[in-house]
Amino acid sequence: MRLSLFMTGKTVASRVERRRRDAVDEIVAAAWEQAAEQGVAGLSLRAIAIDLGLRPQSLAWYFPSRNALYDALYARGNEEFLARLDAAGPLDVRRAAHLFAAFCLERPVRYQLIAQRTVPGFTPSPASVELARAAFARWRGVLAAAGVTDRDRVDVLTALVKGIVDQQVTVDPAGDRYLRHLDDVIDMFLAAGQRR
Amino acid sequence: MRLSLFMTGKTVASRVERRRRDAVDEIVAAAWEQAAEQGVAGLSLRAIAIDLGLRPQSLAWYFPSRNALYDALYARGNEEFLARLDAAGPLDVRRAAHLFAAFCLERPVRYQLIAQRTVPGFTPSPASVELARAAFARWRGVLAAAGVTDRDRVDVLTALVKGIVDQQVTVDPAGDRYLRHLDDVIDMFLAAGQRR
DNA sequence: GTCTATATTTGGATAGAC
DNA sequence: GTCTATCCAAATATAGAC
Repeated sequence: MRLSLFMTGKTVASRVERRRRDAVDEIVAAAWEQAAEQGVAGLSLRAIAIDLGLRPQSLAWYFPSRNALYDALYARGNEEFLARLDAAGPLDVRRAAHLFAAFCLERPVRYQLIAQRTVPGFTPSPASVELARAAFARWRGVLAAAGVTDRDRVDVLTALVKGIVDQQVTVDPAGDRYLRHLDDVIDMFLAAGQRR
Repeated sequence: MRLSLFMTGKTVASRVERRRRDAVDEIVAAAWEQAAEQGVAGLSLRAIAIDLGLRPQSLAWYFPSRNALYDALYARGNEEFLARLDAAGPLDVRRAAHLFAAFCLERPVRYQLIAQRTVPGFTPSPASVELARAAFARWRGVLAAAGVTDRDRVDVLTALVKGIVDQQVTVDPAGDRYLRHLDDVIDMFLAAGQRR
């Protein structure tokens, strides 16, 4: 019996792991939902717990503090964006920028958390920062393929794209008032680079 | 005596008004200070009151709710920006953009409140919205003088400037990593417009 | 205008039973 | 893992004295 217990150990462990992962998924989903209603900075562990039919103290077993939850949201946001970049196949600057824009507009609060960094006491953990770094490295790779390698030029193009996205999210989250000029802006920037 | 009372009525009233205005000024200053430490969304009337040596209930005489205070901050932020535009004399696009950038960088939380609209339940009052509208009209006037009158072109140039400012505030609030490209971006945009 | 006093609500933390 | 049961601190609101 010892042996059988040992053999099934791994399966049991991963089953536990899976359950836990599912629970965390549920919590994260509820958190995004609540953030959409009350703003990123207004997240309440208590409210999320009640939303899920849990006692607040039970939710603390998964996330002992608000910042722990923020870190999970931050990490998963970056993971998700990376996954989409990877799933999208070969990317040029335009497509990558539109992918970023769609990603941000889909969940404005996620944009605020990840790109705006507007949450008071929150600083992402090193592991989460690493994910953000990886996503940005991916973006830099796309730019490099278009001949934009200089750090200054990367900064400018990044800022221009972010400006369009930011205005779109802030001023007209349901429309395309700014987004429809995204390609023009990118083309203008790339053309200006070639004229030198 | 009736007459004298009537005659001094206005003076008395304005003295009261002045006192009140001074008190509100103090509160607003303390609010900006606290917002800088704890984030815009984290403002606490209670903490501000204690900061000023008041009981929270006394501060409520001036601002009965957080949103009332936010509205004052929002309104005064826009007033201040308008005042600077007016004080700056004749403005071209570059100077107006730099003035905006300096204004935002000087107080990142003010930028978040006014331009980022990141505070959960807050919607500015009609009077405050009018101030924001006036400031933007002033900016549009500067753009018009440079030949940028088309709504689409105004939107794009506004988004580009905001993109530079946003990245500067978010990523490098103490430096000039993005800001130093502001003129180049404006020139690029204006030059691209002329080539059509 | 500013205070005391009190009530309510909310968010988060801890101890320990099952 | 989730619960009951407390506890504490913070935020807001109201009534009424001076």
